[in-house]
Amino acid sequence: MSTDFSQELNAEQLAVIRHGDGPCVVLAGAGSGKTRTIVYRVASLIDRGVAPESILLLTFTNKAASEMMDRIHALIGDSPFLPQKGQSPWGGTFHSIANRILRSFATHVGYQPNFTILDEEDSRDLMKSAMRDVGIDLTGKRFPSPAVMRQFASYGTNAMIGLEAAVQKLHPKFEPLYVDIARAANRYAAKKREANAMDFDDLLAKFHELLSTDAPTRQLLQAKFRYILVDEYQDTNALQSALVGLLAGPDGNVTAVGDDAQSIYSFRAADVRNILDFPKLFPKAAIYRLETNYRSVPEILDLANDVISRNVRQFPKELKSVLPRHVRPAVKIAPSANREADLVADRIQQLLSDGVPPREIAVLFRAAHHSQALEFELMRRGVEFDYRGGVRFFERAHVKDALAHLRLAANIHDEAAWLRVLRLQQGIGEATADRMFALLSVTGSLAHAVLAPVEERCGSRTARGWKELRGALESMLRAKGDPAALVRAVIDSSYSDYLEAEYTDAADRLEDLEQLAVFAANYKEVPDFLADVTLDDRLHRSPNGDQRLSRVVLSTVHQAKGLEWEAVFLIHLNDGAFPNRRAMFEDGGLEEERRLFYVAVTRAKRHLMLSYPLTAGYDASALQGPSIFLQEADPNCFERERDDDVPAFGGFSRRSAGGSPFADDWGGDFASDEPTVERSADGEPLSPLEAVKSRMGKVRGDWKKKSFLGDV
DNA sequence: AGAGTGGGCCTTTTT
DNA sequence: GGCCCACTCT
Repeated sequence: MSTDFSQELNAEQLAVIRHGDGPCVVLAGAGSGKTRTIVYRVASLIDRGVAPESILLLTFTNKAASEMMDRIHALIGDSPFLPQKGQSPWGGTFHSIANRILRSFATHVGYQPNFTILDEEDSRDLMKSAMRDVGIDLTGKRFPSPAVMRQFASYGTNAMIGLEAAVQKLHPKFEPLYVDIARAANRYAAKKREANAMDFDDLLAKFHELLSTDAPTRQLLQAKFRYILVDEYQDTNALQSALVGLLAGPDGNVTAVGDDAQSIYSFRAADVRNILDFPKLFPKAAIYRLETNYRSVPEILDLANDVISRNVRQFPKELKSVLPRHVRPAVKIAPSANREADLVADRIQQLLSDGVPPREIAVLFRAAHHSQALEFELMRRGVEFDYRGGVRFFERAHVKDALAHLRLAANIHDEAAWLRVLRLQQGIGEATADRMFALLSVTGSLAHAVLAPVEERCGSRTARGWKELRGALESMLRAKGDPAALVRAVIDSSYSDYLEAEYTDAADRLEDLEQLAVFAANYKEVPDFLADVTLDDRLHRSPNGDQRLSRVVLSTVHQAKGLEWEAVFLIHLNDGAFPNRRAMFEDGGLEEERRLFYVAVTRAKRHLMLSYPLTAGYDASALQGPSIFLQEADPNCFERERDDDVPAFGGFSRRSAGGSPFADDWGGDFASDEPTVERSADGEPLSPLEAVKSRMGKVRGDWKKKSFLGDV
């Protein structure tokens, strides 16, 4: 090895970088430089002469994948061993890598290379239609809904336990219905094959099928990917773990990095045992540990250690900080969600004026809708932010409508796309759409479909709808498969009339479609474009890779995993919200929620503020208690601003909530200065709501441009 | 068979 | 406070 990394890394990390060939597992605590270690290991491999494109990096979320690839490019871009243009490690989520490979080998598993990818909504729709096919009464309440059916199928696939065991594990009460459940699931699978469409699970399952049944291809891919590195290994499920095993071979050069305390995806069949039993899959695996935390000040780690110590099912460990002491995390109680938003916004603006860069500030929450009040408040104040969570750009109804049109151009058999497009027309409902799909899909291509004798077989209202759609399809044919031209064809079709008739904000929606067209111009092939938008919503790819957004971040805790900020706000820490009430009923649910809380706390480097409102949710009159995680934590972990300011979490119980004087118990200092729900809009004649709305249009529009188009 | 309207229901997390 | 579903009318 010619480059010395010992200046940049500690001894624990260096050992991983210097690990030669063969499997190894790295058990790494939060903030111990996990990603850094992976990034440097990749650089070191390239330094040793390993061809970059024979390195495969697998991660769990898009966020983590792009973060890691950015850092790798920044690092190897600086090294004298700059790879040739076009030579870059392969990196991405399991799903996106599976997609890339299956595009080349689709025919080996009974698919065409132009297969479409169904997102969860498409999958549910298709499942619903499969259930109808096999005669299940969808109006009855006794049968699992399409969403629950999808959950069964998905869990069975990802945990590799099959459908029946999944039903038993997730909802034993549906076991008596298993015969019908299986019939519907089989019909669903058949429909996907007929439609040349894969759902998210198929991407992994078909990839697995390819590797396990097709020995020559397996050997080819094993030879191609000489080095495999997997981040967040604690979140892999059985199927993903099996994929790693097949791709690497028994003596493969696999580096698996993870932390059992941060396993937060068990709802997706993630299993901590995968990392703990890694040496069983790879008997020769070396084991390394990273235990020094470089990220957070000791006060934050005190809280983190205190939190996680309450979990029973874990490998006890204690994070040790190397940083000097600073201040303890603060806890704030607000009378309402609006006042909590106010408080957080105040503090954010204070940090900004103290010179903390916006990109070093994040607000985290358990569920996407918890950030609503804060979003409005930040918009009102003109603080720009990057929002992560909630409805994604490519999941918005009108964007999906436009994409469904493009799917027809790529794959005429795509049933879900046909049904979506057909039902947009006046005079075409569920039943007619089913019949028309049967007629259209057999034509074999869009060019033939527009010639199909549809009018002869339907009533005049339906015929009018079809004529309009046919006009749109014909102009799409003139786009000759160019993604951007196809989007424009949809915009110029009667679809915009539909938007204008249907929505008050049609102009905004058309603007979204314009942006979609601009973005589509980056692609030559429709299937590539569609796969990317389905698998990765952010798509802020920039040529330099390091132009990250300089904005305050609002994010769910799940999406924040692997990231870090100078200042972190953890909001809406209410009983029932975090830990999530429903998660508490699941097996191991409380411990998983606690790990999630631990992940949230350990994102912060220097400042951590935890807060919750006394009222929240749709019933603003119902009082909410603090999260049990606040109640159970050692009060000495928190900063006290005044002596009487220490929240008496320990003394709070849900049972006493009904009759106790809350403001005196734990809301005293804020309860008195609560204005009414309405606020005055800085002297403007607009009503507060109007003021916020007009502002929202501006900020939202601006945000969309930057966050999904990036700097292209 | 489609479209429109009133009532009941929640709200996890991601690919 | 909003969404989805079931029911009813055309």
